[in-house]
Amino acid sequence: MASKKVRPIPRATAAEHRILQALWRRGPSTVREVWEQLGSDVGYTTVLKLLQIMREKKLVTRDETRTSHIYRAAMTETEMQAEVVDGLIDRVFGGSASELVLRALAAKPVSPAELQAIRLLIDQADQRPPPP
Amino acid sequence: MASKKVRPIPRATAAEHRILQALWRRGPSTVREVWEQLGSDVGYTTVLKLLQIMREKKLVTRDETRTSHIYRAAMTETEMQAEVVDGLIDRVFGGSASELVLRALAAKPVSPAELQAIRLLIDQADQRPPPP
DNA sequence: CACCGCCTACGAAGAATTTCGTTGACGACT
DNA sequence: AGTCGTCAACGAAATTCTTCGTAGGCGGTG
Repeated sequence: MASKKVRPIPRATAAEHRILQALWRRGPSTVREVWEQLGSDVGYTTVLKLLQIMREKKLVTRDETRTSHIYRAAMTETEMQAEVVDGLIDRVFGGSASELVLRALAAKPVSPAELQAIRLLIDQADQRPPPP
Repeated sequence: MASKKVRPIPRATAAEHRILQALWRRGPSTVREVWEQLGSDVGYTTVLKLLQIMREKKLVTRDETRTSHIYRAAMTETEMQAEVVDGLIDRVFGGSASELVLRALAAKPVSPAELQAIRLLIDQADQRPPPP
């Protein structure tokens, strides 16, 4: 048994995730821009240091043609969400995606429009069950 | 701004979560039993220390009437799942439960039976939209 | 050209997490 | 009573995460 220990791209920690969110919202940004986006929770050099670490972890890339470097998230928010959900299903829900869905629907109120969107998605999954 | 710092029961860390899973599987157990359940990944005293810490955090309770104490998970697996999902929706999905549902359905294949169960749940949610 | 403001880099402190070695106590058995 | 095996407690090392202070570089301005 050896199938899921490899993690090519390390997971983002909590502080790192906040920075990624800022990048997703603003698009490619300088350190200062990310720092401003974050409010004044943390110091400027903290954000800088985090971004440097995140570059080593390949969570962001940067363009250094100008003096003030420009950072970009290496993956989209959707990709990150998919990764997080995947890990959660395995670690917390024993591999059952539907358990997670049930729990999510119970957790927060969902608007009728969203419910409708989910119905459509379920119908699609029903029509075309992905073969292994 | 000060609204979400309070956390009556601290979240379980990764190692702690593994121990909780062992307790959920076996039911109330001694340190040795939990340790055996976990395979030989970690040392006996590591498990003991973790359980002691988890008791301080109120993640487990214990019965010390006998020499070898018996530990119990303080919350059910379902409660813990609800808590984790709740946090995830806020932190990763911007408060949208349906986004998480969509992502979960895309992540892993879901059997037709489970899809049906989800449909029922959606219908229920539709009938009785919880008031804010 | 010297000064000012902004920028990156580096190192290190502090906190949280994870791991175990060692110690002392207790009970069963001889 | 002495010995052996098991157990809880404690302390501390190792690791990871988070934060920031300080130093040095670069470009524009007076």
